[in-house]
Amino acid sequence: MHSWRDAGGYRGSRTTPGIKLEVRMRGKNQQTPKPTEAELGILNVLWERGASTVRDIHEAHYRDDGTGYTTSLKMLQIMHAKGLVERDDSQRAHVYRAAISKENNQKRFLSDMVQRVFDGSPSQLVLQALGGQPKASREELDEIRALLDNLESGKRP
Amino acid sequence: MHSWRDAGGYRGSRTTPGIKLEVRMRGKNQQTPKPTEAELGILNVLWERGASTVRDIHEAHYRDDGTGYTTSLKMLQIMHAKGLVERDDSQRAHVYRAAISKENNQKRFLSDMVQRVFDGSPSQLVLQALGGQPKASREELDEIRALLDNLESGKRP
DNA sequence: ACGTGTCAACGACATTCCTCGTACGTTCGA
DNA sequence: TCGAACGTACGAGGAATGTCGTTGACACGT
Repeated sequence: MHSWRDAGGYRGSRTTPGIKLEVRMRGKNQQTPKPTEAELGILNVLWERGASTVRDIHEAHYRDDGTGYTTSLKMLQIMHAKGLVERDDSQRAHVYRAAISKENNQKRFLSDMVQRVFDGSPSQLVLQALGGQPKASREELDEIRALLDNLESGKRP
Repeated sequence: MHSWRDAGGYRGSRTTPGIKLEVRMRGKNQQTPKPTEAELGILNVLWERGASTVRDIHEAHYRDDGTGYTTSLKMLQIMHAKGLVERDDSQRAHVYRAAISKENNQKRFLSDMVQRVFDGSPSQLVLQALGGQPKASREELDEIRALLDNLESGKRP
């Protein structure tokens, strides 16, 4: 049995380019790296469809782009090396699934953006988001209001 | 007189790598490209300090990093070519200023993230943001609530 | 048994991003 | 006046990303 194993050889990201870090990620104290654009696209497929083969992912996501199958395969392999996905290679067609939750990923991106674009102020982000283009519906506004109430009342644990 | 001019030679971004686009950006109908990480850092300095020389920006932002001065200079030159900053070269030490507003940039990043990470649902983003780590203060919550009221009452003028 | 199709695994390559070294001009003070 | 300090311009180059071609293994139907 060797299903859903995890790869190991990843050299780190480009956040501090010049410094040849030999840091091995996934060393039990390191977070999984932030997904890139293309990786995010694949993760979205995985979160929506659940565990899938490379073929499935390719059909679902690169339908019209004209992107080759080997590109999808390579992406999945890289993501596996980074720890972004896990793999069941017990069958000939390997089956991949997301190794990180959608919610965690959202939190990750959110805090990153709050830090770099909104001076570390999440409420500033909320204000901007509520005034943005895809208008929130009445129900969604109510939901937000409810969360606001919860936050204020349950202030102290 | 030739102050605050705009450069012109930028070939486009890496969203569709294989296709050798020869698109000239900044052609009156094209948006300015999304700033990269390092560019965002510099823009933050510009938004905070206002128009500044390369030296000022370098001192303010790359204080301890050990990053060289020419790196800062090159970044500014690239950003100028992209149209992210404007330049006054009437003096020996060129003076740069942001060519895009902080708010617009926030909107840009926000809508990008809503699209790729939150399935196009801004309220989902807001919910996640309000539950996030840097807790919003009482005043900020009230401010958000006020905006919510405004959104519901005065629909669209 | 054999050909056809599918699949994983590389390696190679173009592009972008960020970094720096070098060259060369200007300015200013000793 | 002359050299040190400062400024821009430019190209090189390493790293990360995303793309694809090729290769070899495997399965399956006829």
